[in-house]
Amino acid sequence: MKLYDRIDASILEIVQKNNRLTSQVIGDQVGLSATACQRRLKRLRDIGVIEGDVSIISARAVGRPIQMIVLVTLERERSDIIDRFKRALRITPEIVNSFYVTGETDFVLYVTARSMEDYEVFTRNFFYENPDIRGFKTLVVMDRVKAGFSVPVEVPDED
Amino acid sequence: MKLYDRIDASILEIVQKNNRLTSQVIGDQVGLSATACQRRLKRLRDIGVIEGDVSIISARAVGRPIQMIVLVTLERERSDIIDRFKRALRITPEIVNSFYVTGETDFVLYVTARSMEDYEVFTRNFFYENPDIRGFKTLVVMDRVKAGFSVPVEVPDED
DNA sequence: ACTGAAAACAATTGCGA
DNA sequence: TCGCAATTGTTTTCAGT
Repeated sequence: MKLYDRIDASILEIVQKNNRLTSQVIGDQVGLSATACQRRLKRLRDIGVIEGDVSIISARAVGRPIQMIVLVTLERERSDIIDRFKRALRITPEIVNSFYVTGETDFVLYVTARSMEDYEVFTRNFFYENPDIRGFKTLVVMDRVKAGFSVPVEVPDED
Repeated sequence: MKLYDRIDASILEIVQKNNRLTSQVIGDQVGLSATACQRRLKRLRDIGVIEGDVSIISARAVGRPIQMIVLVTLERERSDIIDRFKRALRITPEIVNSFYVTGETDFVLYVTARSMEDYEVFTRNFFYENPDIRGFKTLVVMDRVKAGFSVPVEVPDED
């Protein structure tokens, strides 16, 4: 049960950089007709290899020029505390993305803000008010080196 | 010079979750004709409020189930060292996303791997071989709490 | 499983308001 | 800036290989 073949891998490489190309253009690049190419794309979406299709919005253009990575340590690693914290993350719009991790830290958050003052208000409300949080460290993002979210697509052997 | 208005903000909220909806459907949701809606989308793309349009690929489906966040400290914060490191990041496919930050750490990397063994090979090649790197810490991702990359879109006042 | 033609559908452009 | 109508272009379906 293989999810995709060599040609699908090429298609995935293309659409994870730009999903608005026509099937015609993608087909030309991978040596397929527009029709065949489109069928494959549909299939990749149906089986979940392609999880979603989104526009990337410029945080700066949209009034949130400040970005931070925050490393959070919880008071105790108890599953109810972790679950409660996850719920809080989900409903907080400033937190764009977040990861539960093992290591020195429990959670890594990617946070955007209108300004440093706003971020300080946010930290006061979100971190200091929360008794489950032992501590946190803020890393201010100066530059994003890789723009995309592209994953290197494994090219499978043909069977 | 305002980049976008209230209606554009609604459109942005929609397309950053799903950019394959037709202008008709988006238009219905924001109270606009398909034509008007599409003109706005084109404009938002032209002026860079929408930075790009991509498919999100499942790292798991594509043979890279292991994800790590790596905190890297460089030997010295010299701009030539930083630039050289940024170049290395860009050409390394395992590194999906990376940030240059201020704080205890210089860089935060988001890395995917086929397996832990692969990741160890990668660290040996990438980190230990690089004399510019003072140290690094690996945080293994157990769970991604927020799936998307959605930024909360500021709704501007009308002038 | 692919191609190619035709039908259905969506995006773009021109125009009047 | 909008909506409508006409045009252009894209996607989907279907028959044939």
